[in-house]
Amino acid sequence: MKYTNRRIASLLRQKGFKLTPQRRAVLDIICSSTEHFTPVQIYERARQEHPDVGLVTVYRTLNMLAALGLLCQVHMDGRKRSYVMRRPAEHHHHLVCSQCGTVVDFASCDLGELEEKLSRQTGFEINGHLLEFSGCCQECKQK
Amino acid sequence: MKYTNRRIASLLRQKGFKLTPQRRAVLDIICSSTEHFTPVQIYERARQEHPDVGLVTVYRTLNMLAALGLLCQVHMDGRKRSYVMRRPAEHHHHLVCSQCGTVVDFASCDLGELEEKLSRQTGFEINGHLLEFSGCCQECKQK
DNA sequence: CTTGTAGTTGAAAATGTCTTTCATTTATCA
DNA sequence: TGATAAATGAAAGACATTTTCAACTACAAG
Repeated sequence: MKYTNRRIASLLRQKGFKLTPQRRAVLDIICSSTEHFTPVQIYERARQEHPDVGLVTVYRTLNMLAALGLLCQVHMDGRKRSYVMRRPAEHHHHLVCSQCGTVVDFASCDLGELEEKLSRQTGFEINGHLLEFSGCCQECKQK
Repeated sequence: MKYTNRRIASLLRQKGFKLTPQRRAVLDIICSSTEHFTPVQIYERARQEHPDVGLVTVYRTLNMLAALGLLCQVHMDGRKRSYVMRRPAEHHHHLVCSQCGTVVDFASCDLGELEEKLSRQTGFEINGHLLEFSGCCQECKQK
């Protein structure tokens, strides 16, 4: 399943959200690429077209989209406070370079069995998992 | 392998660190339980015995212990900035309740194969992974 | 096309977590 | 006991993110 700008727009309206130029700008950026962006990066890009969007609005829009399940986040290096958002695709995970921040996606993860086992052992109702590998990418290794 | 208060103390001395009452207080708290604590929680407990420890010192001590590999961190809910520390054991992962913050450890993870595959495909040198399940614990389910 | 209004906005201030700075104090060892 | 390198607390700083609030606007109903 692939979300397009237009599609998201109509979903928002359906949910009672207004489609403002600022939100449009954020959506355009996120939908125009498969890259990952930090809120600040999105903010900077959005300003090029629309010089008076505020960073606050970018945060608000991203939060809204995330709450609707349209975005997901990466935790750089597992420790940094900054986080990154991207337009979603299927369930997938991340491989993050701790030198340069490059993020590579991968889809295969086979945690269903482990999840079930844990659920049985602990009584938890498990509704999500976070799996990230970190390391050093090829380019950074060469330096 | 189990770390005791005393054992850590002598390790610190060995490494050239001083064993101050403040550090002792932090160590006592961490070693006296298998629970996870946030820096602020440790700070608050430490103050009960030793009213003039500063939060700064708690942070410094925790960072030092983490740098020595004696502690590890949890990322609550995968999003919160606050993090939790505990006394370490073997390699393990966490199962976090997003309602109440309870953390359960589990050891089994079978990611070696996946790690190798990713490494081959991407050229990354992988040196760590972060795996966390989140959900709702038994107690919270009942409410 | 107006108009009412609930939802949205930007700026500034606030929050929360963690780190740095610096003058003062202290654990440790010769 | 005294020298000294390391450690401390307070206050200020750094950042990412959120809240507050008065002004503004998308859009549906008329």
